[in-house]
Amino acid sequence: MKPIAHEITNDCRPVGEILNQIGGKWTVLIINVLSGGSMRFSEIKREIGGISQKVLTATLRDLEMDGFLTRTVTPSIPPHVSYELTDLGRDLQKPLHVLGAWAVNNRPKVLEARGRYFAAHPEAMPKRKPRIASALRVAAE
Amino acid sequence: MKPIAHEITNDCRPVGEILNQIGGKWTVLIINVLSGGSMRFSEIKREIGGISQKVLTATLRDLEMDGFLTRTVTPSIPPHVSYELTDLGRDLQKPLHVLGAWAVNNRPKVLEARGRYFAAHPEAMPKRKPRIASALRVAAE
DNA sequence: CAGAATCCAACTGGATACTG
DNA sequence: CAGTATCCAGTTGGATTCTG
Repeated sequence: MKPIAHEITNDCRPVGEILNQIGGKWTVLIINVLSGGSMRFSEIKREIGGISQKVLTATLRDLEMDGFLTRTVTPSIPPHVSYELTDLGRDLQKPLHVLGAWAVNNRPKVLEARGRYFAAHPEAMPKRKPRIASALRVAAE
Repeated sequence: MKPIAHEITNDCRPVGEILNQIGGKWTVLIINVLSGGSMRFSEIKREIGGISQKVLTATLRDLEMDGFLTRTVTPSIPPHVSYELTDLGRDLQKPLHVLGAWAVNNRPKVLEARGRYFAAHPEAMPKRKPRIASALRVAAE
């Protein structure tokens, strides 16, 4: 009988690594818009919408480093750079879809749980951002 | 024929939400140490090791809010507080294990990809922290 | 077009001290 | 024991400006 809990704990390190990589704000979204095939930088940016150029560049480079996608430069004027998922990147979509399916199916339960929590702890309410509140208080004085 | 890519993109929002919740540095680890059953605050802290008390408290409260675990207080001196996974929390382990298995199986490929990347881009090397380097440069002048 | 560089606000997590 | 309250360093991500 092996200490299962301990084993799982050890197995968690690579999970943590992966989560750090795909845990970025836009990573999963990028991988999914690329599931349709090769895309140019500006296409990705437009498709996602709301992401800054700097962050998109950084995220794409991280994904390239880890071998999840390839970056292909066609030296022309203007330059043409396209990104495409690798086999590894496409394979990553499988566990991601499992997680996604779970999220879609269980989101109601999570939202319900939050409702119960706030009903039981009214003081914890919707993430108070006292920055504005205090500014208002100052203005009110 | 429905636009699959677009559908997936939409389905990504809940995935993003879930990732924001479990994307914390210790969340997955906490869920896994709790898989063995109910545990006290200090037990979890000791089992994980390296987590600060503040962050553990915050992470546990988040997980409680989302209904992944319960917090049970036994008013005594000293106080006794135990945490236990809910059905929802235990169910979350399934997709997490899928992701974990993928991570374990594919980590070699990711590490290999990084090796290739650094071989091709020597200047990108292991996250340079130029703060010290520039300080040294100044000191050297 | 596809970035690189810079500046900056916001958030995360750690260290420490104090409390019921 | 199980927190709460501060303070603080490091990181993330956005806005803007400049370039091959």
